[in-house]
Amino acid sequence: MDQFVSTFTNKIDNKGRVSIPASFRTVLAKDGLEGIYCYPSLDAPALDAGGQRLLNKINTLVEDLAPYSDERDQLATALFGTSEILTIDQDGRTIIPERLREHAGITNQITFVGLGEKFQLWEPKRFEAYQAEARQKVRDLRKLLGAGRRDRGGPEGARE
Amino acid sequence: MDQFVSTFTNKIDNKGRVSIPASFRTVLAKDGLEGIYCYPSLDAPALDAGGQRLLNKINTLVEDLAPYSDERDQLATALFGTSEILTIDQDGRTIIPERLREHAGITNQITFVGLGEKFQLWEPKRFEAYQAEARQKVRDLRKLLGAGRRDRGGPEGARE
DNA sequence: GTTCTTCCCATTGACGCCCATAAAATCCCA
DNA sequence: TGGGATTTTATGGGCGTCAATGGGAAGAAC
Repeated sequence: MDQFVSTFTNKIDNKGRVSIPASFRTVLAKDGLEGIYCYPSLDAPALDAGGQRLLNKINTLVEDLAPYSDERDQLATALFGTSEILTIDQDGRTIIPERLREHAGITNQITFVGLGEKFQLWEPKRFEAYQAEARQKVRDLRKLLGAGRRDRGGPEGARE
Repeated sequence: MDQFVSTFTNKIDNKGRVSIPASFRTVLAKDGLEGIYCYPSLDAPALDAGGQRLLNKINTLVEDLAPYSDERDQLATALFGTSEILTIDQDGRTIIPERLREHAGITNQITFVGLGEKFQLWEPKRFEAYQAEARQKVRDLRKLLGAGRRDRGGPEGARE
């Protein structure tokens, strides 16, 4: 598997360490980055994280904008300026810097959420609320997509 | 055969393991995913499950949205965040995590329902009720459409 | 010296791997 | 075609390995 899937909630110990879920570590290892690329999510009180592939995508995104444009500088600042490369120790744990923890309101537990090509880090309670909201949105979305095609019998990608 | 067909009810043993029906395993094996992609059904107290083909559909759905938009993150959260890649042991059994069992109200038995390209996991009693209801709906529908079309055969498969 | 970080070890519980058994399906052969 | 033999399936249990977590020791920074 080369995608981040599922959610895990792990503890932060009194040294500030937290275990990266084993399956996420596997994906990261294949990805070829010695660590975790991590920055505050733009639209949510959470952290976005991933490996080399995510880093490349961000690069592409920035490079596609006109050089020396305000947009480009702003995007680069927003993404790279706030990013960290988190190291993973030999037991599969990492330490989240205070600045990042603060953005996500993380204190002593972290929920790791797989989003396919990347994953997010959430304060567990906040994530619960966000997930309920997200599920509702997908339900609504599916109704729009699915209206009038139910008779096909084929569940269109989305869930039944 | 490359489709999930028929229904089976198997026991969950005291280690939490349940046998995947052999015919489903065959389909999954051909599909090329080392495990079962599984998530809570959006509209039913059940679990949706499938292999690589199902996973690809979900991927396509997410990738069609603009990168780094909050819509995309929300969709990915609802889809990947609630999913699990269930491993299949060498005896053809798997373990359903508590979070998924809870959504479907599953305790010690599981009904596997083939839906063609995917299948569902139900608590047996709930499935029975759901199936009866679905049949009734089909009967009503047939009346509206006009008698004499029995050839369609009853969609026993529980598609919504 | 103290503080902070990095590395290493211990514990516990969960999970994967192996084997055993019994029931069911399938095959085979007279 | 019928009935026994073989293979597949479903299920139960033992055991070793790995993941998550806590704590300590060695080393670097202040």
